[in-house]
Amino acid sequence: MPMSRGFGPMWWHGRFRGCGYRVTVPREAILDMLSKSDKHLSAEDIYMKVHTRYPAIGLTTIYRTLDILANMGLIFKFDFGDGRARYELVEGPKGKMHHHHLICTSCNRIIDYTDFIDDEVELLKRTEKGLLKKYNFKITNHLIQFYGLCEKCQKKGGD
Amino acid sequence: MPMSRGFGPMWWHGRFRGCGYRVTVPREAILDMLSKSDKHLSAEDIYMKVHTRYPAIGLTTIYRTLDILANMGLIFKFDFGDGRARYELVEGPKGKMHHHHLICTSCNRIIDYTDFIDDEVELLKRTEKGLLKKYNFKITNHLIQFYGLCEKCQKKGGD
DNA sequence: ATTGATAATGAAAATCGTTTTCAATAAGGA
DNA sequence: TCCTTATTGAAAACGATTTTCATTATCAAT
Repeated sequence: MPMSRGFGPMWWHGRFRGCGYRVTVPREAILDMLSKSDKHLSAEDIYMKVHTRYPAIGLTTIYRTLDILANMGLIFKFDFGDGRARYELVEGPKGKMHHHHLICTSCNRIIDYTDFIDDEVELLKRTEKGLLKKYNFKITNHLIQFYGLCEKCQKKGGD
Repeated sequence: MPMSRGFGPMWWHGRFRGCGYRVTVPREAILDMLSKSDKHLSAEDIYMKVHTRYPAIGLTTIYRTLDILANMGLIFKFDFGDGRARYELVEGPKGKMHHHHLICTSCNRIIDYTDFIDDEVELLKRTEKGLLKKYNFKITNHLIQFYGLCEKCQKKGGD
């Protein structure tokens, strides 16, 4: 009941049942939290946020649930090179913008950007088609990340 | 002496000294091994290969050396999502082809490809210039990876 | 060549994110 | 409501990587 925010009647329930998964309090709590909160959260970030409202939910369940959600395609799992995985909702019913990440190699700050996506989509389409033909590799997903120095770290003299 | 392969008088010595690093047997052994052997090796892969010729070199030194080499820009460190980092030489004096990876999410096989790099380079150039202007983010590196199913795993019925 | 300051090394222990184990609990079809 | 079984949480296990620290090796100065 504290979960719903009125944008659809628990639209993910169907997905769960369809995959043979049960709908449980921890799963609802985690999905609800992800849909409301910041992006690129680590498992522990998520654990702490969920924990404030549901102290009974353990870190193990967070990991297990994130794994399921990633396999179902509801969330993305990222590695930004700092030793812990990061997660973000693929898109809510509202539809979040497709985006990529700029990763500062000095301070680990993450900047989302949504620019140049059109050009990129075109390139990717061509690439995916070509790779399918040449290697018979069926692409389901891609990752594009840029590494470098953010404004602050450039001034500080870099890493 | 068993290190040299005649393609340049230990060209990396200069880079080392320039960074204040000493040239040591383990470092030469590791670089030499990387220049001769397959790509996307894990730290343990490298350890075992180096170990056959230099049993005294420990795994700790492998990690430390790989870290230095990555910071110097001599090698790339990749994460393919299987829990261990992979490393490959950026390019030897012979010049290796710029390439990207297709990662099979079912069997973890890695396929290198060098196709469509021209189109990609053009897109990246534009993107980098635009991101620099908009976010004042100085890009030093990028990562592009495709995930999907290789030929074999498609036939097996996927993951 | 010898020396000396100190960077680099290896073994073992520590770290830390993530997984596994297992007994207890809860979801949801009957 | 009952019953099967998926799900859970706590603790232990795991595994890649890092740290510690005493020893060794590099190399600039002699």
